[in-house]
Amino acid sequence: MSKLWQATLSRRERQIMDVLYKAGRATAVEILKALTGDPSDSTVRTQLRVLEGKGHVRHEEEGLRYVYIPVVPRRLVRKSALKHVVDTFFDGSAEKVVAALLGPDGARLTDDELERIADLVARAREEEPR
Amino acid sequence: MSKLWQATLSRRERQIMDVLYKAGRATAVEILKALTGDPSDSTVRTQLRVLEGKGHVRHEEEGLRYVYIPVVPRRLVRKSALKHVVDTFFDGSAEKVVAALLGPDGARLTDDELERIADLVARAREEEPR
DNA sequence: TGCAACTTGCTATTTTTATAACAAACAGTT
DNA sequence: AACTGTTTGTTATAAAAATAGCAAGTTGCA
Repeated sequence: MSKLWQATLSRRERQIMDVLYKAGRATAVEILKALTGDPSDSTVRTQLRVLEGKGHVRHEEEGLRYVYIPVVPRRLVRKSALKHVVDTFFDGSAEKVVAALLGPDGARLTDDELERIADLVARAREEEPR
Repeated sequence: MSKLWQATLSRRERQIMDVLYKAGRATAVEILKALTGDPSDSTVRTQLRVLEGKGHVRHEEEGLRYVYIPVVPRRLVRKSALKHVVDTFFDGSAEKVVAALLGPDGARLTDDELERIADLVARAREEEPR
């Protein structure tokens, strides 16, 4: 059930889940604002109830309103989402991904970030013997 | 048209596009085999025609059969796909992505790969002054 | 208290997606 | 030429998704 996450969601459902994973938690109105093609308030709420029925989100009552939260923790989904992109678009190569991140169209990293990344790599190389 | 790529596709359509981007090019039968829940031959061909109508794929006649090819080149889609994952699950941080790639559940990189990645980072740090 | 603003719950409808049956065309083979 | 296997094209239908109208509940305030 957990591994098929991405493949089982419809267009809008995935949009909503993306908003939730990006924000961590959000109310119906917040989600509505984040969605494209501004669907009606009612529409979004219906979808949220559907997602809840499917077990993808849950809600907590916060004061008067509901706050929606993904059921599967971000750190778990994150891994498979990254793997999927790496496999589909980067031939499964971590190296190519790093190249894309650092490359000409990359995220324009700061010196600090680059240094920390260099550290990560250095540490990985030391830990190699296993 | 190009930036909304991901958001406009339905479940199956995205599955098919993923297969195509992974393989580069594929026939209807090859795509069929790669899909889950083995839909009928006819179903897949219909979807391919729909995708073609929407401008997402085109086909070339190769001998007797059609070979389907994504219209938007992989290298373009790749970038936005990676960015989307980085933004949604890694707070937009390249550093966190690298950590995930190298980390405990990472891709189990070889020494060679790690070395090349280290080189990439080193080169990025040199080029920094801009 | 009664009104306005905001929320959730229910229900119906339209639109899109997914599916596959069937026909037609073509090449290779016997 | 007739048969077989493989392909594409057409069309219909079933299932799922997307949308929103409206009722009902709650809070705060005039």
